[in-house]
Amino acid sequence: MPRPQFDRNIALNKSVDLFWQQGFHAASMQQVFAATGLKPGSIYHAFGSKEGLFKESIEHYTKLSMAKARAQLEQATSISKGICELLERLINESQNRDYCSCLLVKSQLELNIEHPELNQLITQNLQKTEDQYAELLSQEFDSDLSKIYASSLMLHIFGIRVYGYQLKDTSQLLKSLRISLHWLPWENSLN
Amino acid sequence: MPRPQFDRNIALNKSVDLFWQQGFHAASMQQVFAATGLKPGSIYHAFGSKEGLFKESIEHYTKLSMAKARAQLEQATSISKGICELLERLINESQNRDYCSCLLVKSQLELNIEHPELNQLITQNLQKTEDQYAELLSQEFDSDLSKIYASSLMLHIFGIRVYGYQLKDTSQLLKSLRISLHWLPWENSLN
DNA sequence: AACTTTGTTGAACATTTATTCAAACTAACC
DNA sequence: GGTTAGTTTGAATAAATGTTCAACAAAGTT
Repeated sequence: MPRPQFDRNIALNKSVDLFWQQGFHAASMQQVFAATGLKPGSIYHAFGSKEGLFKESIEHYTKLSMAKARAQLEQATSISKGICELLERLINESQNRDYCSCLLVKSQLELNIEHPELNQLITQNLQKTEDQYAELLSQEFDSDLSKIYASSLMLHIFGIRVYGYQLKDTSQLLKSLRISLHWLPWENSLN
Repeated sequence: MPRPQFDRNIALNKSVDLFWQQGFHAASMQQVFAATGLKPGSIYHAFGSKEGLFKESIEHYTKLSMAKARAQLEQATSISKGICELLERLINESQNRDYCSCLLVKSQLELNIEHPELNQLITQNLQKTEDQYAELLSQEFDSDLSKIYASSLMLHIFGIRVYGYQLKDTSQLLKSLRISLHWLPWENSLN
């Protein structure tokens, strides 16, 4: 083997950040070259096309995102308690000035039927995410209920991922979540 | 006044459809010219720029969308009953082969902080939508509760707008909604 | 009927886009 | 140490992008 190849993970991290912030169409390959410090030939040799790079970025993002969720749920005192913490984290994250939702959600909405492969890939990865929630929830609930709860959880996370842009005061949304996700063991609070 | 101006509403309808299907970045001005049958000069004379056309499209879409929601809620036997019907309609619409979510939701996620004006406009229009729900709900609930319910409703609608791409079987999602939006007067069903 | 006003036309423009490829380079292998 | 195979280079390419503008045409005004 000749000259060692560039570090794929570092390049993917930079690409994920770029696609995440800008979206697939608005992110240009020039920006990819600038962000990764790599030249066109290297990127195209390694990923084939913009779409190829995007596919790997999606996979990379999903892997990190699912690992983060799993870690948070497993370190909590219970899975459902962990979900409360996770939802609170998502709401807090949405208050950041550079908040940009979730790469999968953004991409699902951006890429229409003219990109069937990408759409399928995104759908698959969102499904994997939901399946992981169902699996973790099944430690506490029976299998059928876990699936319904996982599905409801996804719906609420999607909602938060969009509503995040709208929010000024998080307390009202938290109140809403306590009402609609009433099967979760929310902490009692006095306000 | 010289030669009569083209019909602005027709042009906006076509533009809305295009931006809705493709998104702001993927929709090209060439596609606008093709869809409207107008020449570059006419469009630029009337709307100034792609961003100008997009802004008016957003306003146009919001107007139609809010009117549709209001009509559905007012023709129902009660506002909350109308909301059930509206949610069911949204879920059904998401099963269409050419489903493309909601223009406001898509745009909110696509246009990042590099388009601050557009972002603000979208946020405003989503807020108007939420305010209308709160106003209509206040016919049935007190003012504070109406606001919380409206906010929760928005969250669920956003969720449906994203989850719509994921859905195969709508019955599970409907079940979820019945659980989380338990304050709505859902029809009893045997399945 | 001449003039002004104003929307329309469509070719042309400068940028930017994703992508290519022959040449240069480097590390491993014989 | 020469050969080879795979990686990087970066200028170049063709196509597409949003936008402009001088010429044109039709209605209102005098």
